Amino acid sequence: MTGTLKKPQGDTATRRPRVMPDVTKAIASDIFSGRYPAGSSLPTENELGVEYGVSRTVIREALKVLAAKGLVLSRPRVGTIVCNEDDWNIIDPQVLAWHAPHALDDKLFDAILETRRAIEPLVAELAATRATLQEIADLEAAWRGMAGAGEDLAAFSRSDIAFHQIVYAASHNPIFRQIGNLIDAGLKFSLEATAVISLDRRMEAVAAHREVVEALRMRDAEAARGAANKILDLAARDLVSAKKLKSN
Amino acid sequence: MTGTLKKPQGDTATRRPRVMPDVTKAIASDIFSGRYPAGSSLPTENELGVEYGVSRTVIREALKVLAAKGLVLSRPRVGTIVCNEDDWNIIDPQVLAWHAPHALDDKLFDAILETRRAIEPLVAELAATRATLQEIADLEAAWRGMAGAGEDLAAFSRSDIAFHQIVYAASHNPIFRQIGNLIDAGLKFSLEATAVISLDRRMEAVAAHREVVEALRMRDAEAARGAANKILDLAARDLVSAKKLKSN
DNA sequence: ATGTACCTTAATTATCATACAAGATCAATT
DNA sequence: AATTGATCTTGTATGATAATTAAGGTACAT
Repeated sequence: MTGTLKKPQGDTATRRPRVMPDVTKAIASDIFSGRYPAGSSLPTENELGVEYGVSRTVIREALKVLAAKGLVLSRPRVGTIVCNEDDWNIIDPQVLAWHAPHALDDKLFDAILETRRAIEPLVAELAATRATLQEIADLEAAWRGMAGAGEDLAAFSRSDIAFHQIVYAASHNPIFRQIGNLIDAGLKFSLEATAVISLDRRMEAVAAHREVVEALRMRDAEAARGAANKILDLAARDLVSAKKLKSN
Repeated sequence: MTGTLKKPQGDTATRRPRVMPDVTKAIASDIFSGRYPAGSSLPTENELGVEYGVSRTVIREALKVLAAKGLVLSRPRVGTIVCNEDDWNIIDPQVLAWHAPHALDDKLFDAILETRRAIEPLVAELAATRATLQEIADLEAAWRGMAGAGEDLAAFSRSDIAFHQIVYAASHNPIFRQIGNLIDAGLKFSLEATAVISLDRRMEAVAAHREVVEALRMRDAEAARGAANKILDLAARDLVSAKKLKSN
């Protein structure tokens, strides 16, 4: 009985260790910002230690993480060098999150949109045939969150992201689910970067998302694909608008 | 500029740090093999150290890498626990390579094939419009490698994988290129797992790949998409055959 | 007696400091 | 030009201390 206290967090993915990640993120940012360009050498581990005010142990573990994500490569005597951009693991959600703030150009957003164009129609199809009743119910709940957000843009974004994550998960393909996490990491910045989207545009999005829910309920793969494409058309339009806004 | 002394190795996957990765891989294998199921606790860092005959330093750095890939989560006092399968980063090529030998069922291959179905047609389209002349030349070279492999199955596989990697790169979308690396990591096992493919089937594949080369040369996006789909049909057929073989 | 809030304890990871080993670059030397 | 050795940086080992937190214990209120 006493054990039913159980915190309602449920989400095991969002657990934050203490200080180390800050150093990791700091070094990653220094790479993405161009302070350490591809091919260049980082300072020695000892130097990094004094710079960040931590021991060499912490620096090493941070570099180990960065190496695991393809950002750097350490070799004895020669030091730690920044890998070529081609090698770094941009499809790691964390890497994308570190990278996005420094990707001033829109190339990254374009790449993300292209990826969505490739994947989401098929994901929607698969979801239509494979989604569980529970997933459909969750999807409808997320949709209600979008529809009822009103002027609360943060709530809208949160529900929007939740919606997509459920669809990706409902494809019951672990690779798609993971790519969904990646897309969402990109979407978070996209939504911040594209600033405000007008209410009526959001309502259009709500309508398109509704179509997805209905298609899944009807197990209509074709309709699901169509609705997914419609959502992508809206996203593309918003991206274009955001670009124009930024260039002014 | 001066640093572009290009070694002819090309294959970046064969990068071999010293001993540490062995420990990392060993622990990862123990996770994927089911020795440490999701949610369970790993032994303490000290215990792991004596088990693998290395210092706690090495163990910690290995766990750090695994944590970076979402496989485990370390917390003070509670220890290191194995994350839920949903959390681990299956789209990391290294994770996939660690995972594949233990994925006894065919679900993983199916998932990979579905991913290819989603992406490769679009990638081929993009490559048709964006590939550089150099990339097209490289692609043709890879094709010649396939066509001239004869009975040398290893050479055929190598050229096949190189071919796909070039097409992915030619899409000039960093996300697709990375996903290409992932697919290739899967393909390596696929080709081993599906055992021998008969010569005439390989020749069919060669013909389909030729179509891709021609489509890129002609900048014909539609044809490129069609050829990509044809290749996928062949891959799907081979996968079915392999399944039948295995079940006997 | 029972439950609740608070405090203490202990176990494990997190960090630090130091030392030594191993590998690779560079330059001096033959 | 080749060899060899000096030297620098990462790789590993060891031991100690700090930080964190689950678990248990204690006092207190009900």
